[in-house]
Amino acid sequence: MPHLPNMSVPAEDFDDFRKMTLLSMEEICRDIFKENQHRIKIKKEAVAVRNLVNIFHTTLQISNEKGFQTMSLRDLSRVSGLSMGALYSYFSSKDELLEMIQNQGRRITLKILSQRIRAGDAPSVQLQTAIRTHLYLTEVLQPWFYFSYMEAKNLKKTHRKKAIESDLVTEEIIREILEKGAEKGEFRVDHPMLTAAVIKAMLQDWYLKRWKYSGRKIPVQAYADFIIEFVEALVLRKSSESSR
Amino acid sequence: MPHLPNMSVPAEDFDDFRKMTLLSMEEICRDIFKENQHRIKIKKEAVAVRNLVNIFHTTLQISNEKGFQTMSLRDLSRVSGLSMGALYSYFSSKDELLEMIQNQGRRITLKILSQRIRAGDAPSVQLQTAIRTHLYLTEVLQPWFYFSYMEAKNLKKTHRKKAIESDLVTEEIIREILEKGAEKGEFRVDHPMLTAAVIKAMLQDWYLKRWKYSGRKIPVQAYADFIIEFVEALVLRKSSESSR
DNA sequence: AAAAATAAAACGAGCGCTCGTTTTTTATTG
DNA sequence: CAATAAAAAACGAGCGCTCGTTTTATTTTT
Repeated sequence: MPHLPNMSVPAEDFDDFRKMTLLSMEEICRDIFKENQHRIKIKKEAVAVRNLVNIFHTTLQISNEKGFQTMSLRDLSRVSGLSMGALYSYFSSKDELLEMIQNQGRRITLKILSQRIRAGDAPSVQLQTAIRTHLYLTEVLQPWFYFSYMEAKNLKKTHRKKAIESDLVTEEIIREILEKGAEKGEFRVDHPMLTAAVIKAMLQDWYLKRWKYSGRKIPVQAYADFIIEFVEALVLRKSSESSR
Repeated sequence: MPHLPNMSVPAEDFDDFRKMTLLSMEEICRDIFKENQHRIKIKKEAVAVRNLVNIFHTTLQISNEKGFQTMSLRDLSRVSGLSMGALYSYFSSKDELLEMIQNQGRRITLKILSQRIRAGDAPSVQLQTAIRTHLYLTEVLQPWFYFSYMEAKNLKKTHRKKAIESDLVTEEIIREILEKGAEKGEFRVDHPMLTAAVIKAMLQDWYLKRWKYSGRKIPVQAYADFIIEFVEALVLRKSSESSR
């Protein structure tokens, strides 16, 4: 059991997040159903949602193990228990399945971050909130985020562009917070863009290397605390503490 | 053009690295040829090396664009200009091609890091060297490192284990440097393992998001300088500079 | 002359996808 | 309420194609 970062943050913070955001596989699939009526041939919402949960859960499971391209629809059929024909009631091609999954995450990330970052807060509070929220979000939806990251290369060009833009949204948010903090004299940030990009990398490592942190028994709160500490060491430096 | 990090480091440092390490596609393929005589049917080294360069270059190019599984051997044949029959003179299965590529990088990383990190140096110098060396190395061999990261899931279980171990080697090296610095009272490191993991994430972002940094015209030296600054802000903190 | 590569064909397995058929669910009727 | 009909959901065999792989006579390169 590694010595954990600063544990003064209440241990229930992540559970609060979970309760407040009410993110579940079912809610996500209900949204997908509503937005994709034109491509899903099933009329009954309850039936559709139930099977979409199954389909996406199974797709993420298999794909995150061996890759979306390596997974065949026969794999998906066998593991999900749905026939080949039934699968095609929910999407009309394997590519479409990919797009449906990739389209999630984007709106969720932006939505949750926007909700939780309050405009009136001090930049230092906003920065902590941004970091913590992103990590908690990716903790709840780890398979989705992992999939989106690893399978982005399978997207057609137009959709790949959207994925890239989405990737940059979080960075933008962080960059803006950093810049505002610098303007107010709270932060020392020489390169907001680069700093935001590197912070993003720290956040992504959590869901990309989930096996590693899980194996080391590091809870998401501890990781969040540590990243905040790391980042604040940089941006809250005093002038005389320049490393060079 | 973004305002760049501390440019007091001589601009030729990366070029020096390049000259000193003599890493080239050709040298790598020569090593591969020598280590794989049993599976490569070509007897003449010059011929074999030339074609291995072609095969690997093409494989990395296509795979890094759309994935190893998505790339077919007919794709590889067409783009490389080698016939299907000729390809099978160099590897006996698509899986073997994968392994040959994945086996690179590991020994190179360990070798170059070991060479460049001198035991007698102060921990702060070692830390800078480790960070800089890793980044320069992945700059020279970006397609290899990117491939290794993204395609690790295609490996069979035994090889995947090796890939994971290899992933942890760099972290180990960094962790040891941090711990030594802490013992000597040079560094303030509460969680060497976690710190090393996050530093690794910063290093990996360079080669995983090459398009982003390239698009922003950030040279590897500038990135290295920035990461060093970021990390030193944490480990070189004074006691009173605790962020909380 | 030996080595390397080509070009073409072929194999068997599996792929994404389609479509006729069957089953289940729901609505209607007596 | 039970029986029937209609709608919805699901099934699964098979299509056309591609895949990784192998083989061989011939050509090209060293």
